[in-house]
Amino acid sequence: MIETKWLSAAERSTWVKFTAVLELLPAALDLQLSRDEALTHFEYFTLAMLSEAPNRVLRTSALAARTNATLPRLSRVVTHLESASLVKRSPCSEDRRATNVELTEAGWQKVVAAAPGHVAAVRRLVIDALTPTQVENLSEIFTVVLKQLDPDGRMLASDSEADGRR
Amino acid sequence: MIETKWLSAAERSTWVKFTAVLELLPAALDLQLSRDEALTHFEYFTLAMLSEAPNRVLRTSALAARTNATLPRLSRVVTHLESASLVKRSPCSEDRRATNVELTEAGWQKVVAAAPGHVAAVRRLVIDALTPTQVENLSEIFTVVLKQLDPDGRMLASDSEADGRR
DNA sequence: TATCGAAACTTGCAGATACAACCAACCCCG
DNA sequence: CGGGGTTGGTTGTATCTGCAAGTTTCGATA
Repeated sequence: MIETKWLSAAERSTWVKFTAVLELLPAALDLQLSRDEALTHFEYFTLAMLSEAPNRVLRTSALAARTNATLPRLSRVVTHLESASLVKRSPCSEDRRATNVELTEAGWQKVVAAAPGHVAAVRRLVIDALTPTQVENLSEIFTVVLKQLDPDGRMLASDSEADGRR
Repeated sequence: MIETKWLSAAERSTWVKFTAVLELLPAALDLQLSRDEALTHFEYFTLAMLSEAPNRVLRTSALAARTNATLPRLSRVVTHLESASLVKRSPCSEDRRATNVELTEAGWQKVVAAAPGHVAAVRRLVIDALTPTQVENLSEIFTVVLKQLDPDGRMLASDSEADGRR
């Protein structure tokens, strides 16, 4: 049995706030998007990832990696988005096991329409309350934290990789 | 229609990391606790809030405020914890509408047993990767953010208030 | 003190998610 | 070229959570 190294007062104070943010921020983001756009934050994020992909198409598993969703979760969300005509599934020509998920024109319009309100919420809840220095500090802090949480950087791969296309 | 003020490159970069942390950290905390202690992070947090309360008792609604849970959610979690004999419900003598939730001895032992592993996870995933200056910066940043998310400071009321007893 | 609106839960119902089981297609190696 | 293990994706089942409705009690007011 290893001796526990408890948190210092400063560390505890920071952690209490961290857990509060973890609990409240996702709910606040979901609230704005579901109220104004009838989308969950996860659905919006999924559409946004697609909108940034080459040709606005990704394979299901590539999309799952970018959104950090399990495959079952993403599959059901795509089913739901598809029934709203925001995305379209099609078989992948290179690998017949795979499915491509493509943003429809309506899906693109939805992202375009939803983005301003979402950005406004992000500003109101987080960014605008911080100084530029704090924004920079926060970026460095999360970079370090993400090294622990996501060593492979799956969630930040939107720009660097070239797989998962067509 | 108001002109949208988009995020700068630095702001966007910070926000992308923030959303990644929001998605990954709760899952990581849940994973450790459910693997090692058969508790969700929310259940652990609920027990922890009770363990810090005077006499280890809180009214259901006071406990809900401290954990940021809706009443229905907390009610069901308490039912579950009660069936595991970790907490005990009893009618409140002052207000017969209200229910007191009390940590049992077994519940206290559970918190004591689970805390080291949880703290270790918090250290491994977050705290130990940061410098003391970063911990301090993060505290200030979250203080500001929480002013937007939780203006009444409900989630940080563990020490300041005197209501919700017995 | 009778009544009416609010508060403190609890429960019914519907949607979301995880895990596991499943099927189909792929790839490698004998 | 024929398994055998692996990968890509979907679906069954159980749990969790939110919203809304229902019940009891409270408190203020007429």
